[in-house]
Amino acid sequence: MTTLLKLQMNDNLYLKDPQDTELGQKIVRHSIQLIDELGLEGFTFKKLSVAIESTEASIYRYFENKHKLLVYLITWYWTWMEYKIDFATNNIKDPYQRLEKAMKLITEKKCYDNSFPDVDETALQRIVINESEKTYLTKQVDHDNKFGLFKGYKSLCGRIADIVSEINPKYPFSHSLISTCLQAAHQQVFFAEHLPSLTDHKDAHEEVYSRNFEFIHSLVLKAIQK
Amino acid sequence: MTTLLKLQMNDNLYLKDPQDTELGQKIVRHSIQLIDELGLEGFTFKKLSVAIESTEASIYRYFENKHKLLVYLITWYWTWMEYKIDFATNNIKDPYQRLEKAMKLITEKKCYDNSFPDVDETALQRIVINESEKTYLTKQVDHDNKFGLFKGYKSLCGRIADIVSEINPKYPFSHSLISTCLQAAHQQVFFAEHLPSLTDHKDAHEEVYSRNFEFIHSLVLKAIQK
DNA sequence: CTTTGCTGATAGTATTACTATTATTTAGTA
DNA sequence: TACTAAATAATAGTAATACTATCAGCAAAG
Repeated sequence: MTTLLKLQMNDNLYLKDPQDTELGQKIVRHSIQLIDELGLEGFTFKKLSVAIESTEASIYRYFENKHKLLVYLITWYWTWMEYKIDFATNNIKDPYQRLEKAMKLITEKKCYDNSFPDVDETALQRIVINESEKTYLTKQVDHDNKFGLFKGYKSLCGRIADIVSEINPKYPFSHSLISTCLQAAHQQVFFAEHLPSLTDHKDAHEEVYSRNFEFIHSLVLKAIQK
Repeated sequence: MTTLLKLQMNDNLYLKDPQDTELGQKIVRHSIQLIDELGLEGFTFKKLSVAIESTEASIYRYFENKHKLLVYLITWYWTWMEYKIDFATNNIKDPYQRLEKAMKLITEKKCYDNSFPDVDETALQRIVINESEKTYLTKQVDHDNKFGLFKGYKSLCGRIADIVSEINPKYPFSHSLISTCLQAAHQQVFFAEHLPSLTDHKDAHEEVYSRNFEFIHSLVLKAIQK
């Protein structure tokens, strides 16, 4: 038996909290499935409305547009990751161990988390890999940022950067280092599948994730060496 | 007086080589300016046709669609970078020096290159920063890759990874390391401007680029240390 | 028992990303 | 100089997208 949890999200991500109603939960569930399947470009509110057996107008009551819905899903993922890291490093004193744990959680392949029955974390991780950059690579990034839409990602990055600073307070690039690693954590998986000559991880055997952990963990450790 | 050059690009990037005609050159020139100004999402062939005082139909004779045009521009940039690195490291023996030179060229702020009068490299670098990931983060990535659309980027990455292997043949992640750095080279500039808490480089004083060089260069050197 | 809010149903609009057709201009060649 | 071929301009049209607006039915809350 598992505790059901609800992650607290920034209000500006939605017009009406989808976690509060059945329709909202259906929107979340099916949008994850459809974006994973069709890609963000192929995904439309029309198709989603068919999938949830409702109407476009109803979806627009929850999310202003497709972009906000994407940001919502990606933010959910990063908030979930930060929660997992908090949980897992809670009672560990040694910052090296905490850093290792965090890197492991970031790079590992996700599987279904019973605490959140509406979210298929496996599919969501694929969406993060394929679509997450599109949340901020837009002309409205400053506007969105002003409304706190990227707080989840920034908070996670800051959290891990703090561990880095604890290990080596003199290292001047803790935030750059961690944002680079967060990026590499999914980018390398994408490359392994689609553009293999840009990576050294081989797509076969599911060992991409563990090799990627090794790559990123050693990169960080060497970078911050005193 | 400067030598005028023409970079050889993969045929599959265009329907008709824009470098061959005046209209084609206008398309390139104005699309760089417009994508820079409006962002890829706001950019349309309609707007471009107005800018070049021609028609949508004419543009479609050069580029199959907006995505291909973007890939063309981004590929031009990476091909240009590889050419610059070749040129600058041509007669350097020491691989450490060659690596440093390459990293410097990758991270520096670009300015207008007289050899290519049609291309505003400053604007193009901004496009690379903001839009380059969108070239491959699509559902058609495998299809595009089969037609060699990403050869420019892969070739550049391989070239630099070779220098890494020359320095330390035992380092197992040369391609991952370099693709991560190429990414960080523009991502960190984007963060400095728009999401400053994800970086340690401060936007002021134009020193973002030199700090970023330091960050990336030291990251690579430490990673591949024997 | 009434109000409020949510949802569904329906309709409509401007824009986008194309495709197709034909006329006109330009350039190269006999 | 005339002829031919290619490139471009002009125009029109289409299906889909990303919304917005209106209204009616229904359920829960006061």
